[in-house]
Amino acid sequence: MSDAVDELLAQWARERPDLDVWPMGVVGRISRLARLMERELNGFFAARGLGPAEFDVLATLRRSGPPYELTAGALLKSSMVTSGAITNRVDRLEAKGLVERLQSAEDRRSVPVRLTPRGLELVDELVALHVANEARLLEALDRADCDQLSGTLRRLLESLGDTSLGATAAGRDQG
Amino acid sequence: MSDAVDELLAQWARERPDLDVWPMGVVGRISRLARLMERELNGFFAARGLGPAEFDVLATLRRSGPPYELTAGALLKSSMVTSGAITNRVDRLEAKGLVERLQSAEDRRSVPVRLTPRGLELVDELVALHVANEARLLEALDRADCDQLSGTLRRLLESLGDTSLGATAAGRDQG
DNA sequence: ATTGATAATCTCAACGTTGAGATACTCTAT
DNA sequence: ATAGAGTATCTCAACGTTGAGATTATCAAT
Repeated sequence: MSDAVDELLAQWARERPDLDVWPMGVVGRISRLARLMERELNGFFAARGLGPAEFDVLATLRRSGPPYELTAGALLKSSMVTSGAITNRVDRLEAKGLVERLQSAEDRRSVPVRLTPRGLELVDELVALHVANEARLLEALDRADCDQLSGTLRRLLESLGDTSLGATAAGRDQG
Repeated sequence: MSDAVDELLAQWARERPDLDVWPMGVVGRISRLARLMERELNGFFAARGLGPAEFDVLATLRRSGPPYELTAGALLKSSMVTSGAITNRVDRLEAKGLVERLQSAEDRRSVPVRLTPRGLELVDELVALHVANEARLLEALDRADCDQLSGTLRRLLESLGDTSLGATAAGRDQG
């Protein structure tokens, strides 16, 4: 079988036989998969009145454990987006009543963001469905394939410096 | 070793031991890698006065073969973006003198877009550098790892319906 | 020949992100 | 105490994409 990337590689082989464009086979597939999967996740969350970016904030707060509270800066570091985007996301979630901004006692510059009871309830409900939805996207692979795939991707991520949620930055849509 | 996704999985395991969130290990890594790689490619192309999206149009025209000409609709189908985005990209490339819009003889609705001599020269020069840059991003893996990785990702893409550049839609940044 | 359906492209307002800069606060060294 | 450096967040204009709709052109059936 072949996918769209195979077609692309074949075109390059015909047009530029002097080049070996094999790296496109890896980078291109990662890029295309990310786009296709993001589209799926978009639909999943849109049906529930959220964007993936908003869910990512809720999930980050949830998995940080009680009291489900992180500063805007901490959310920023685990998010792979810029500060303006975090402000916007928290604004939207606050308008929906899913998080609230608090005042920090120790450092009045920092803004703790905390899940509201409704936010906690929603994320706890959605995360199970979200994981099931992701599992559906991976149905073509068995568990051993997934484990090996994860291992290879982990090595790539490490080599690119993606070693810690806090130290570098976490991406969206990981849950 | 562990990456940021391992950290995320550990947090979920602690907070929601009732859930097995392993799919996040795959989906999250694909998503993070795509973001990191796109950031790298952004820098690469920005240093040359282009965006990855513009290069993608040039590359699509180039690998289609002489006369390096495709309609806007064909570019759309191999691009994974919407029609408005294609109009914008072609506008920008046209302003830079890298492509030109022609008039179709047979069907005056369709707008053939063709590489100019300068566009052809630029893309032929950039594609070699681009592939070398992608190879650099993959240095952590040997060729056998990459081949196996490509195979697994291909199966995933096929299962999600990504079987042809024309029939579905190609993504950006594949070359 | 004309009508209606389909097709290809462009338009444009809304959306989310970026990234530089502004603002407010804290810390260190004097 | 105070200046200056550093930190945390927010602001805001610019950017690119989306997606619905408008425009123009073609095709099929009468």
